[in-house]
Amino acid sequence: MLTLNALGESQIEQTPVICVVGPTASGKSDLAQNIAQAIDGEVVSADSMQIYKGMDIGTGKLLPSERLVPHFGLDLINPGEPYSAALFQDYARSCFEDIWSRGKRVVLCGGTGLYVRAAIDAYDFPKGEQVNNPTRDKYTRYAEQHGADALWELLRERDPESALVLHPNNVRRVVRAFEMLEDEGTNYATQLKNLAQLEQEIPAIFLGLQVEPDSLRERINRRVDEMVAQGLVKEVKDLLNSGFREGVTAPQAIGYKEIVAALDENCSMAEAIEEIKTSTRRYAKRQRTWFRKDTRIHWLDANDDMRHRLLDSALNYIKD
RNA sequence: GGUCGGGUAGCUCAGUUGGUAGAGCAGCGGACUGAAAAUCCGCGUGCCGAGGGUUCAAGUCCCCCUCCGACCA
Repeated sequence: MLTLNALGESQIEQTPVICVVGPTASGKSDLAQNIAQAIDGEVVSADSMQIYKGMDIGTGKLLPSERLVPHFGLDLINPGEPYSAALFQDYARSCFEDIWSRGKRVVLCGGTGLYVRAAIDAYDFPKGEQVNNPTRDKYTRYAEQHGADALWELLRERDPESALVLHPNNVRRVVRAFEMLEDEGTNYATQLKNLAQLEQEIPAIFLGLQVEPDSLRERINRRVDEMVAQGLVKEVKDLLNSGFREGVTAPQAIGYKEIVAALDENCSMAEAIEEIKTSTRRYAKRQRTWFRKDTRIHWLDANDDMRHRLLDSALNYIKD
């Protein structure tokens, strides 16, 4: 919708983004597009793995034929390419503008908590080098050679404030702190402090899917078995033929790293499949931990016996 | 039937010369502003297979029963 502001300039109306969040296998994708259909909306996926081309079965991506409304955020890059939450933020915001400009509603569907927040909240990612940078390589190598504690000690000399809020074992974050310090003119501790009073930048309504642990476990098991039946192993083989191993993020995806291990004969295929199930469970748990603390979320009962009224209860929260 | 292993946390196993148990994984809880399906932190009471005995004290030694595995008949 176009409206005019006080100066007579045309303005795009920012209708609230409907955010559908929750653990993996809770049925987010289906609900998101059902909502979109009901309110004349389009879906933006906030999923750090569905952005990869060719990673379809294992990421639970809706097939093109299953998509009832336009979807964004899928198949953005090749598995060998790096990506980041900052890039996603830019991408998601531009999707919002695009969808709004066409007078449609936005449904953001995400399992990746950081991506959802980056899209909606005022995360101000510092300017600097993009994903794979020399600083990251340099300090990662330092940790490999001298140990995590030594790297942390180094940070403590340069930026004691940040060192204090980071655990020495968390090499990833300690390295990140060096990046902020050397390339981005800020520091980790300051950014962390800002988190506490982070403002919401995009109007949004949050809906969370809640499934009981036992039930979720069942769903995950079923889902993984289905993925295998649908040809997950072949999908992985195809990816391996096109430089999958060279990727930084993609090869870490659940469902892929385990099959790769089996294909490399580090374990049996049956073991790999079991491992996918447990990894997925642990991932779902981390998602729960992430979303649980967000008080903006309206939780919906997504247990099997309540599925039939999921859309209705979701729409109840959306009506103005 | 006999011999030898072994039965300890949900699972795989440690438990030194007897002093009422501890790792990994799973599970649970948590952190997380540029890799986030990643990364990291915290949480370990369990009839130590059953029963009896020796001893101040037994997962640990002795007897007996039972179950599993291997081997010999």
